[in-house]
Amino acid sequence: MGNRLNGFGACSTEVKKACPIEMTLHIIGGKWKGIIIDILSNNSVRFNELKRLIPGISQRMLTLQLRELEADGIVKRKVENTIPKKVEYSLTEQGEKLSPIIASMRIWGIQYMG
Amino acid sequence: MGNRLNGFGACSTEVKKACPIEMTLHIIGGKWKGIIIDILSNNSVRFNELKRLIPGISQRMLTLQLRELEADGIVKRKVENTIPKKVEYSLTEQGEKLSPIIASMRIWGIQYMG
DNA sequence: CGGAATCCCTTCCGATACTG
DNA sequence: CAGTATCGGAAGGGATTCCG
Repeated sequence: MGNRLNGFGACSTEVKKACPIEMTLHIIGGKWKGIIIDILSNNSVRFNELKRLIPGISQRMLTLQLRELEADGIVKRKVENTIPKKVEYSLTEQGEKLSPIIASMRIWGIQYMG
Repeated sequence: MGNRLNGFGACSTEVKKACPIEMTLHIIGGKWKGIIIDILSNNSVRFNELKRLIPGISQRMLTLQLRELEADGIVKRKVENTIPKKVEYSLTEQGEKLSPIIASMRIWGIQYMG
C-alpha cells in the first residue's frame, strides 16, 4: 500500500479523499513533526543543528520524519556536496502555511498547562 | 507510568513538561480525535449520533477516544439515566479553545488537496 | 556530516462478540 | 442505547551499528 514518493501530496493515499482534518493530522502528527515544522518556520536549518534543537530525538527518527515531510511536500531539502556534506532543511510554501497552526498549538498547550 | 484519570490535564504525564506542541499533538492526535472535536464544536451530541457522523469508526474506538478526551479535560459527558440511556457529549471550555485550531486544520487540508 | 540498516518493543487500531 | 472484553495485526518509535 501507501505509495510514497510520488511527490506533492504523497500522504497516505486513501486518507486524502476522506476527511481533510484526518489528513492534516496524519501529515503533522506523530511525536516529532510538529516541533520540526515549528523550528523550520522561516528558517533553514542543517541536519545536525536540527538534531541539537530537538532534545531526545534519534538520528533515525529525525531522518524518517524529514523524509515523510518531504514526500508530503512540506519540507525542502537542499544538499551542498562539499566535504563534509552540508544539508539544509526548510519549509515549502505549503509548509509555511502550516506554521501558524503549529504556533497556535503551542499557545494552546502553554495555556492548557498553565 | 501513565496515570490516567486524575482529572484535568491527565495527558500522559511526562509529555506535559516537555514541549507544548508535542503535548497538544498528543491530545488531539491519532486517527479520530480531530474529527470528534470538530463535530462537538458548539454541539452536544449523543453517542450513536456521533458514531453515525463519523464514517468508519468502530464503537470501541469511539468509546476509547471519548474517554481519553474526557480524561484530558477536553470533552464533557452528561448521562441521563432514562431507559433507554441517553449520553450527551460536548466540549469543555478548554475543548472549545481547540476548535478554531481544528477548523484551520480542515481549511489547510482542503486547500492542500485542492 | 548526514545519513542507512537492523532489531525489537510498544502503542494504535480494527473485527468481533457480549451486556445492563 | 451505550457501552465492555478479548484478540491479533499494523504502525510507530528507540537503541545500536555501520557507511560514503
